[in-house]
Amino acid sequence: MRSPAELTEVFRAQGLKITPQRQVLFSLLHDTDQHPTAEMLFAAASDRMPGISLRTVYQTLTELTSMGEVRQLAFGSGPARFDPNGSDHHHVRCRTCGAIRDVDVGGVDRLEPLDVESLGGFEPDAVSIVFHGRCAECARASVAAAARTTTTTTTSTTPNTPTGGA
Amino acid sequence: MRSPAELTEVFRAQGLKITPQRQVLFSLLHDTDQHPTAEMLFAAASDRMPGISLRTVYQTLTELTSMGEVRQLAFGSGPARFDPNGSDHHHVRCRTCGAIRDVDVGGVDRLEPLDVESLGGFEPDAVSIVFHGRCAECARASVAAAARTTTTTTTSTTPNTPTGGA
DNA sequence: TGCGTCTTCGCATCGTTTGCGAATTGGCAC
DNA sequence: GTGCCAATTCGCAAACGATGCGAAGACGCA
Ligand SMILES: [Mn+2]
Ligand SMILES: [Mn+2]
Ligand SMILES: [Zn+2]
Ligand SMILES: [Zn+2]
Repeated sequence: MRSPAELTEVFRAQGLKITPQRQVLFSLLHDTDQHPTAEMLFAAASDRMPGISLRTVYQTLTELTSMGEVRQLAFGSGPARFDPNGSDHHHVRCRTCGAIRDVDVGGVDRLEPLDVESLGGFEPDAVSIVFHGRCAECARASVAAAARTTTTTTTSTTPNTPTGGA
Repeated sequence: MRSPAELTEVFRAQGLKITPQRQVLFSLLHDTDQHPTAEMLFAAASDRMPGISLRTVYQTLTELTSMGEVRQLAFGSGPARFDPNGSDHHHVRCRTCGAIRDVDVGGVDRLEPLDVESLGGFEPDAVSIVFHGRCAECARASVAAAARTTTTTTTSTTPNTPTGGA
C-alpha cells in the first residue's frame, strides 16, 4: 500500500478526513510484511492509541480494501487477513500452524485453463495461488515429536497405545 | 467422492452406521457438480427427508471432509463450500455473482516459487488456484446495463447524475 | 428381541463481522 | 479564532456461520 503521506493526500482529495486513528492504522499497515487480522491490528493500534475501537479498525480496513490499498485474504476458517503488499505475489500457508508467507511465483502466465468450453465464457482477469504445506518450524517440531515417540517406544517395553498415535 | 454404495462399505468398515440421513447426503453430494454450502445441502436434503437437522448436515460434512471424500473450500467471506469432485482441478469465481466453476488447469507443475530463500524451508505439497473474473451471465448483464445508460444519456438531455454512476 | 454404541438434533454458545445512531471531531469558510 | 457541517468514531445490539453439549433415538450385532 502507499505511504501514510500519500494516503493522506488520497483521502483528503476524496473529502475524507485524516483522523489520528487512521494515521495509526496507515502507519501500522505500511510497515508490516505480515497478514494481520482486524484483531491483530486492533491490538497493535491500541498500544499507540489506547481507546481506539475495534469497530474503527474494521471500518478503516473496509475503506482501504475498497480503495484497493489492501487486499482481503481468506484461508478457510478463522478471521480475514489483510494484505498491504501491493506487489504481484502469492502465498504459502502452513497446514499445521496456519502461518502465511508471501511468495513470488514464476510461470503464472503459462497456466492454461483447459477444457475451455466448460468455462462457458468466463473471463478471468486475476489469479490467486496458495501453496499448502508445512513450514520449517512445524517440520522441526514434527521430527522432534517422532524422535520422542521412538525413544519412548524403544526405552519402555510397556505396550501402551501412544496418545497421539492416530 | 465415491458412490453411496462404496461409502456405505467404508463407513461400515470403520464401525460407523448407515443412517437414512447419511444416505441422503451421500447421494446429494455424489450427484452434484456444484460446490454447495451446508445450508444448500440442508435445503436439498430437507426435500427428500423433512425434519433432517442442519446440525447433522454439518456433522456429516465434517466426517466426509476428514475422510478425504470432500474438500472444504473457502472463497472470501461467506459460508464454506464443499467440493465432492475428487479430481485434480481448480476453480474460477465470478467477482460479481460469486458463481464457482471447476476448471482443469495445465502448467501447474511448471509454477516456480521464486525467491526460494524467503520461503524459509517451507515445503509445499499442494496448491490451490482460483481464477477471478466475470462469468458470462454477469458480462451480459453488464453490457445490457451499459446500453441502457447510454440510451438514457443520449435520449434525455437532462443533466441528472445517474444513480449508479459511481 | 435386547443391548451397547453410535447418531441425531435442538439449544446454547462462540468467534467474527456488520448495522445503527448518538456523540464527537476534522476541515473549511468567515 | 470561531462556528458550522459533514464525516467519523465507537459502543452496543444483532447477524451469521459454525461448534459444544447431552438427552433421546436408532443401527447393527448377538
Ligand atoms: Mn501477501
Ligand atoms: Mn470443484
Ligand atoms: Zn507451521
Ligand atoms: Zn457472475
